[in-house]
Amino acid sequence: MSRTPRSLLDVATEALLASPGASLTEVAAAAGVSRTTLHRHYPTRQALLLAVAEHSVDRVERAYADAGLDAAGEDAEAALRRLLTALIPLGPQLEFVHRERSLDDEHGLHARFDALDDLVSGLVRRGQQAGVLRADLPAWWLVSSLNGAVYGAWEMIDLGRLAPLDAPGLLLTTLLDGIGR
Amino acid sequence: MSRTPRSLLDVATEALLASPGASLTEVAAAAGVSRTTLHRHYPTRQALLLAVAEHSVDRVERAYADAGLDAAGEDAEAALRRLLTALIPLGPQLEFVHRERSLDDEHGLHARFDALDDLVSGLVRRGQQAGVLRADLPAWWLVSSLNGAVYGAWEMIDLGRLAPLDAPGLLLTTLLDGIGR
DNA sequence: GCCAGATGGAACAGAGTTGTTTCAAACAGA
DNA sequence: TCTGTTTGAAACAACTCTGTTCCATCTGGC
Repeated sequence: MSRTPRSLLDVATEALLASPGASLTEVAAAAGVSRTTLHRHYPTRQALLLAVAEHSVDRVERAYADAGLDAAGEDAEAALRRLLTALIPLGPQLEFVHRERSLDDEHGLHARFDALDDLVSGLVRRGQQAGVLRADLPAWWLVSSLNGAVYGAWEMIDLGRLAPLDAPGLLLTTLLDGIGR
Repeated sequence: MSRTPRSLLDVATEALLASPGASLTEVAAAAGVSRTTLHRHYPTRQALLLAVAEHSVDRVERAYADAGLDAAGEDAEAALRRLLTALIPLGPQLEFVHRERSLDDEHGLHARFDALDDLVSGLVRRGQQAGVLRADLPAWWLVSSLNGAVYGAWEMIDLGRLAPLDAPGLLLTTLLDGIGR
C-alpha cells in the first residue's frame, strides 16, 4: 500500500471541481498523467469521486479545527466569525460534495458532515446559554441557517457580485441581526 | 404541433425528481408509457430534462404570481410570508434545477430565475423604503439570503427534522429578526 | 550498471444508454 | 365502419465511457 499521491489528488480535485462531468481521460489530462496511472491510484470513477470528496471534507474539517470553536470562555461571535471566514473559501468543495449525486449514498461522508454540524451545534448552544444567540429556536435550525448562509454567500462570490473580503462581515450581520427593521 | 402532454410530463417530472439519474427506460416505465412514446415527445434526454426543468419553473413562477408580491400599500412582511409559504413546498423542483448539472448552461432557465429575483428585489426595496427591511444591505444580498433560506428550510423538511407547517414562521423570524441576541 | 517500481501508450472487450426504425395493434372521431 | 392518429414492442446501430491488459520506457536508489 503506497502512500497517498497527494499532489495528484490535489490537481485531480481541482479539475473535477471545475468540471465535474469530465471523463477520466480529461481528468487525467488535466492532472498531467496518463489515464492508466490515474486508474492505478483510483480503480474506478466512483473511487476517484469519493477520494476527491474525502479530500474536500479534509479541508473543511481543518477549517473547523483552525477556527477553534471550543475556545473556552470566549465570545461565541468571534468564533463564529472565524468559522465563516474559513469556510467561505471552501465553496467549491462544498458545492462539489453537495451537487454530485453519486455521493448521495456515501454514508461516511454524511457522517463526517454530521460530526461537524455537531461541533457547531455545541458552539450554538453555548452561545444560546451565554445570551448571545436566540434561545427560542432549536440549535439544529441555527446550524442549518448557518450552513445555508455560507453556501449562499459563496454563490454570490462565484457570480462575482460579492467581494470575498466582504463576505464574513455581511454574513455575520445578516445572520445575527436579521434583515428586518 | 400537438398540445403539450401535461400529464405525461407531470409523472415524468415526479420520476426524475425522485431519481434524477434514472435511465429513459426507467422514466418511461415510471410514467407508464413505452420508451418509444417518451422518445416521441422528448427526442433526447436533454430535451426531457429541460422540459422537466421548465415545468418546474412554471410552478415556481405561479407561486410567485399567487403570492401577489406587488399588492400596493400592503405590509411587505405579509407578502414575504405568502411567498415563503408558497415556495417551500417546491423544494424538490428547486433542488432538481439546482443540482442537475446538464442544466447549468441552459440560458433560458437562468433568465427566468433572474426575473423572479428581480420581482423579489422590488419587494425588498419597497420593504426597505417602508422601513420594514434593513436599508444598509444591498437588495440583491437580501434576495440571495431569502433564496438560500428557502432552500435550507426545505432540506430540513426533507430530512424530516422540520415540520412543513412550522417552516414559514421559522423562516420568517430567522430572516427578519436574525439568530442573535 | 542493475533492479525494482512507477509510468505511458496502446489496444481491447464489455456494459450501458441512447437515438432510430419498423410494423402491428389499439384508439378516437367522423 | 372507416380512417387517421397514437401507442407499444422489438430490434438495431452507434456511441461513449469504463475497466483491463500487455509491454516498452523511464527513474531513482543500490
